Amino acid sequence: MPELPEVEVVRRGIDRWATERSIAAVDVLYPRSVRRSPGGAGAIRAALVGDAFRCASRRGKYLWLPLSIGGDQALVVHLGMSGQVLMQSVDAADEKHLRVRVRFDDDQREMRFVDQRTFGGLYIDDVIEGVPSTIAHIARDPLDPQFDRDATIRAIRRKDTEIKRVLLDQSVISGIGNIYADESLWRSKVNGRRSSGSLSSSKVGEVIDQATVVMREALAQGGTSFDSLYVNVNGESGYFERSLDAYGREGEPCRRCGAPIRREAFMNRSSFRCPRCQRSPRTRRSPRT
DNA sequence: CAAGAATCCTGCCAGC
DNA sequence: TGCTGGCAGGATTCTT
Repeated sequence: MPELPEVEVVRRGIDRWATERSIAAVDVLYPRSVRRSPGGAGAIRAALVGDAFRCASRRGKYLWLPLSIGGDQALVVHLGMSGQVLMQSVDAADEKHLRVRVRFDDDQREMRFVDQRTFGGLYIDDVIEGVPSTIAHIARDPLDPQFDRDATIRAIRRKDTEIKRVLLDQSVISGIGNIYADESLWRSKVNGRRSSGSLSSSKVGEVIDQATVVMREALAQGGTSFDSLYVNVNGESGYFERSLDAYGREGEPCRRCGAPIRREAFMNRSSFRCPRCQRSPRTRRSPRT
């Protein structure tokens, strides 16, 4: 489940291993994986072959690879739920869920997009003012140097809904998914069902800061494994088993107070929280009369 | 216009 | 043993 840290590890891998190399061929093995690309597989091939990726950029969970010659276009990569980018030897057997292959003229390692659940995909997009047009609505993420913390606090508090929903709203703050949302709420001792407008500015700031810290920590660990395992540019940060305090810990003791972590249904998925450190809101927002 | 629900997708696993 | 239903969830699309 790639969120910002995992996607950033992938970005670094692509930036290091797949840029400034002339593209020889593009094989789309599964059309659904390029469904967002205008013109489909043929258009992707036409845009990429003979060109090269200049670098790898990221905003939130989106990656894009600007082209060297077709300078106002980029290949956008979204990993979805299960997407991976692998740098593999051209001789390596196809992965079971290999969707797209990019070969280079130098015949060195090829770039492969592997995706079991096919929520992710690749597509060509126009870059406008430095950002692909389809991700212009995605807010800056907390690791972006131009991230505006105060403006984000205001945007969060303006929303009339539960704080966890807002954390997952990529148009307000990007990069956070279900796992890091639960982790930052646990760290800041906020129940995700609290209404965002009812939280003080400083409390919202604390949630943002904890989200930033937890994602930085995950990235630090993922980045380490990336250096030695560059072949596996796969978004596995190795962070999960060791360091999560809330997510996936149903019934296990809270590391702060010992109360058993509780799991609840939320937005068609699961939320994990400490029932003592993250008390339920006293008053539920009353429905409009 | 905004909030929230429905939707897509496949492997895995618990339960029968 | 083999089937079935539930579960995992990011982001778009649809509905209210």
